[in-house]
Amino acid sequence: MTVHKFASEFKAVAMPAGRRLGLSAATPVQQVTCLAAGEQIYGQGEQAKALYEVEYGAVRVYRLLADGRRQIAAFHMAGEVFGFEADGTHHFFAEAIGATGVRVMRLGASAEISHKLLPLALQSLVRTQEHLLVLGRQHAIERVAAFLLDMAERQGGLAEFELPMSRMDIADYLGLTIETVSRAFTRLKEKGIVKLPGLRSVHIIKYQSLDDMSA
Amino acid sequence: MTVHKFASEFKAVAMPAGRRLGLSAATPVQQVTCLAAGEQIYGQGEQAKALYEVEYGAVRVYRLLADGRRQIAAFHMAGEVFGFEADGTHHFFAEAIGATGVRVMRLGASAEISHKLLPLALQSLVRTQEHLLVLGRQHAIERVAAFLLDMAERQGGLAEFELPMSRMDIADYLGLTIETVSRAFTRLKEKGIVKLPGLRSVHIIKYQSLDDMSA
DNA sequence: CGGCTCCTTGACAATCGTCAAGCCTCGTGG
DNA sequence: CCACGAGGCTTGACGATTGTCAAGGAGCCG
Repeated sequence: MTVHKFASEFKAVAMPAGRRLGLSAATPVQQVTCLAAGEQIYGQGEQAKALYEVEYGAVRVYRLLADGRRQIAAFHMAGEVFGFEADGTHHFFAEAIGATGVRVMRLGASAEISHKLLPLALQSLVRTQEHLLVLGRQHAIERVAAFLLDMAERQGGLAEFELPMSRMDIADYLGLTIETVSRAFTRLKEKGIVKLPGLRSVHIIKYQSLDDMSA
Repeated sequence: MTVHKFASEFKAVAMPAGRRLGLSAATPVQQVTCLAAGEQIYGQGEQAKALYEVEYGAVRVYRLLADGRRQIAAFHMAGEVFGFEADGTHHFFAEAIGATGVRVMRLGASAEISHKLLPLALQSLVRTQEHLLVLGRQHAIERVAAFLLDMAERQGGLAEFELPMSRMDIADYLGLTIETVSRAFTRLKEKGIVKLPGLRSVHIIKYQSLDDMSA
């Protein structure tokens, strides 16, 4: 398996200094931060001090094995909340994929708002469990089909949309290589199930066929 | 891929009728239920009315694809809580693996105790994310190594322990076939990393080697 | 226009799945 | 208590999907 190196320098999140205080207020402090492509939001081993809501753009959450293999556990799109951790420590890396805006929600007394967080955490859990099924029991083309359906749904349900991430991100999300992902795209195109007007743009032609493949 | 059929008849959980009322009390109603091997706890599509804590034995939580492929999302051992759902509907099946005792916790006004549930839900999330890494980026022998370490840890950290589940359960948990799981066990045995005194008993000899393989 | 990165395609190799046979273990019943 | 039978486990041979290596093409930015 090819080993890649990823930008792992932690770039401190630019944030006006004067507004980072008052951390333990009953209402969590909310602070929007703008990130460039590849900028890290948090890293494995860091203390988890906040939750994050994507304002625009997209985020990848991943882990690395010692030899450089990478698994992206989740992509997060506009409106989604991520950064949940069980023991106060991040076990994953989170990075902006492209230019991305993130609302940082610092948690003071988290117990007070846990009834708001539980549904969000559960949604993450369900998504991750669905993803497990894909990684454990689906073939390459089925994984890509499921991925495209998921992306279409999370971008408003339109048949035509842009992928925010590269083929390598998709590969590391689906547990495949970029070559296999590329071949799956080509096969879906050849079958007339999708059109690929640009490298990152997808047009779903036969929604039903995609759905049949992924299930 | 071989297609299996699984006992999917729903056997109602035996429970004294008189104690199923008072669902919305501030303290959740707790009720221990004993299940035989293979008995279903809940099924996909059912309404989620409770959480479950394993008293003894073990539980498998899984999903089926249309063609019968099965992915076990999680095993739950004594002390663990499962049954979290995001939208009030179960998206998975849960079954007792062997003879198993389960504490049923009916949730009334869940908001009141969500601060107790959030950490449990987050633990499930972290476990599931770890599992993702295994399924997405590890080879068969690495998956089995990681599985054995996980089982050892969750049974008290002893070097010698019993597996509650069959090879097929392990295969469906790790996204492999029973043959591949069996071969991985054999290779670990040949390398002197583990001993297998019985079909379901494991003795870890070289803990460090297992750890190196799984990471 | 040049250079770069990302993507695609092809040939080949490796891991894993499939099919098949045989063994072991355990539970049942004589 | 032993024999038998059924299910689960192991092993082998072979094939298929996917990974690896390599080269070439397309799009993008300076």
